[in-house]
Amino acid sequence: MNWIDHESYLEIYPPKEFNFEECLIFLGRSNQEVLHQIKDGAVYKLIKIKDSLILCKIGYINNCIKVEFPIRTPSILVRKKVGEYIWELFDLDQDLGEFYQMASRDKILKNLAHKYFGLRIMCIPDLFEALVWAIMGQQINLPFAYTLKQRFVEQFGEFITFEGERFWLFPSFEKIASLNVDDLRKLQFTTRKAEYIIGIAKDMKCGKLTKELLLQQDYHQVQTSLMLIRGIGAWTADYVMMKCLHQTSSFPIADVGLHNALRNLLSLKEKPTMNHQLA
DNA sequence: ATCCAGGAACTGT
DNA sequence: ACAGTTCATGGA
Repeated sequence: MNWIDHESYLEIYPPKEFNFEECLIFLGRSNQEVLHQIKDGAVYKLIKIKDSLILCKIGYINNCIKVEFPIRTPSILVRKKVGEYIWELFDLDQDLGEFYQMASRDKILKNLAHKYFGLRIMCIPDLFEALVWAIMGQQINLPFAYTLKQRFVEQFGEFITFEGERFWLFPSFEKIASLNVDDLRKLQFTTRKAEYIIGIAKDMKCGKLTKELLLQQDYHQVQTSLMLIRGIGAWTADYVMMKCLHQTSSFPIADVGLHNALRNLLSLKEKPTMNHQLA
């Protein structure tokens, strides 16, 4: 992690393959997002560090990420945690040099890599959030997935108010572990999804499932341990490894969004199938 | 109305 | 192992 603490703000120095604007476009893709807001070229996000709620304004000035604290400046220890969180949020440990070398030789990726240079995977550092968000998104359209997330967060999450706006935190697994299926059915979760999510919350509450344990495992071990959990199939396991566990081998190949992207890119009449051969 | 959506579990062979 | 069915609801 490459950063400087200026007490009232942080400066984080990203690697050279980084484009804040492209990342911001991704973060702003849905106007139903409740876990961050974008204003004046900066991301406003509420973070919880050891029971304290920290509102962060994440901007970009002079080739570095500038993190400010609109409400109050936290202690040095908390600032360090905030810096680590944001480093992880933008996936800045990843060295993309090799990827871009590979992409420049790839017929399909070449133009994309150039067009979106510096866009990184926007991570979901909280394992519970990553798992729940993936499960919410199973087999439904994205706008409805965001609707479910909004209801879930506003029903069970914490918030603070700043300048008349609410900034929300994703609900904790402790809280969700104590719910029953009907609590989530009221928000129009299916019975299955409600069971999956509460089950995962309970696994995390009893310490059976933690990010630390998963981070010690390699790609196949993580995939196996995640898929043992009810509600997690190959797609969800790969999605979570990609968005939360920084597993560069993960690739949700069955993802409908990827299929549609390929169809658009290659001007195919139909979506490519899993065994589609690219000419 | 009909089909699909950032799938997964369940059932039957 | 593998294919077919069910879950459930919003959006186009």
